[in-house]
Amino acid sequence: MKLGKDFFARDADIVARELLGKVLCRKIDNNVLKAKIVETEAYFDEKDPASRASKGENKVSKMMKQEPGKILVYNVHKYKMLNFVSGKKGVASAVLIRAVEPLNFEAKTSGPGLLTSALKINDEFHGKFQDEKNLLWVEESADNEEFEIVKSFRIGVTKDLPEKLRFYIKGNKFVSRW
DNA sequence: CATATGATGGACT
DNA sequence: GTCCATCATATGG
Repeated sequence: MKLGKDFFARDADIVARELLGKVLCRKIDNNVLKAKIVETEAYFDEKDPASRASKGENKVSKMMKQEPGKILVYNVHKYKMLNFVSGKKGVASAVLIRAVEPLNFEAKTSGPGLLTSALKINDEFHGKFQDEKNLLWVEESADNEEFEIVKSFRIGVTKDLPEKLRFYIKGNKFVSRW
């Protein structure tokens, strides 16, 4: 079952935590690649010094104010980042997918740049709803596997808030760092 | 095992 | 030219 707009229409830290264990799906040709989300980070509005929204109006902050459930693809260095817009429309808020665990394919996905490469995610998805075209979406996990959620400070961020806004599944080997 | 550093390219000033 | 929500490699214990 796919996650709807309501799922994303909450605060980024809640969405980030609840995305853990959900299944990210990517349709390529007639194959659907499935991967469990194991690591996320929450990003907020201009109060958040790590967020692009704190640097004024730009491509990213505009998209973060769009409707929840939209896909935000952002380019850092030569890699893409996969985010989902969260919160209410008009408020800058998003969740970064940092790492996934491949369920029915083999790939290195232990990092935000690696997983977008493995799933062939590019600018084509930027600004689309998460299930538009049925090429990329998130659904409930099939199993009810137990896992422990750990909070930590964000990674690779030059300026951070004194809050723990990174969430990951404890002990999962695809988490980029713990 | 750990931490440090250079390559990398798009967006912005 | 500067900044950056990264990665792979190199170095040291």
